[in-house]
Amino acid sequence: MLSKKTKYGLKALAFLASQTGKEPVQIAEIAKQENISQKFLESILLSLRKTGFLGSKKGKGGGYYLIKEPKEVLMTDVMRVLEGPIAMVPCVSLNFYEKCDDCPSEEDCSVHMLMLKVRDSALEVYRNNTLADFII
Amino acid sequence: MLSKKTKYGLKALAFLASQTGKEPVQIAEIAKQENISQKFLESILLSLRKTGFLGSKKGKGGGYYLIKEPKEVLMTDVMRVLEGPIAMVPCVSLNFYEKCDDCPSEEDCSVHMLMLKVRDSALEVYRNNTLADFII
DNA sequence: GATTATCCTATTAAATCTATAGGGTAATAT
DNA sequence: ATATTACCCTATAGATTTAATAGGATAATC
Repeated sequence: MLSKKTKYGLKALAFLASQTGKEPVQIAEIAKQENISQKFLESILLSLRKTGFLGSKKGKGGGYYLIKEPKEVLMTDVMRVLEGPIAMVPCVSLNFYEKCDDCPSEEDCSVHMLMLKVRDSALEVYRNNTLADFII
Repeated sequence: MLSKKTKYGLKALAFLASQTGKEPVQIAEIAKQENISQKFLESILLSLRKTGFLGSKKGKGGGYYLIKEPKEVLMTDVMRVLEGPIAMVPCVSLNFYEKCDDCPSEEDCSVHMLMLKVRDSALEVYRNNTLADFII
């Protein structure tokens, strides 16, 4: 299940991408437009700034803005920052790999086999879509 | 992230599918072979029996066994019983649909658009694989 | 009738998620 | 300068879900 953090983060990014100008948008406005708790959104936008997706400006007329062009923002990168691993089990994760405690052999694991296929299919979607594809 | 319940359930099903004969296999043996807490596995196998995947036999020589041929067991059905919705958000779920509280319009929602694609790609994997494809 | 193994309910411990609280910091406008 | 605006940051709490455990009831077999 997608976390609220990811859902709100995606909506905020799409909202910023839909802005014609490059003027910063205030947290309060994004929160209102997308029906998101302002304080919660605040922490999400902060993490998106720290990971290089957003820039910010303080004081009056401040707010958040996209750093890159929407078509340069791959959904793989966005999802990994917001949701974490794309894989459903750590043993098939490219960026968050971990060995299973309970499995003697990954090659002989049915869960591993299935989740590898699921991961690849999800990756294909995320790699072939950018933020530009989700501008309303 | 895949729940332990799903992981263990998949392993148990694959283990039963790998048995040559049709004799019931005891919970204790599956738990030992797959490194699963026996009591936890007990509840998982019970739910797989109630949903028509497994049969059971009590008393000495009892245990669990597959009801259908492995190649007749679609992974879509297995996943829905063990993990629940295949979709990452309820608003794109075929079998567990729910409207979002915070979204005025599904057609104009970036999260909806993206998650629809992800769901379709996952469905394609699950629909094109059966338990027979994961027998070690 | 003793043994075996599934069946069933309830409870708990741990982890994660979601949100809130409360103030600190920096930029802007007047 | 000073007041205002809006982001910055940490801590914490409530709710939910997950994972596992406990303890016994029931049914089949030998």
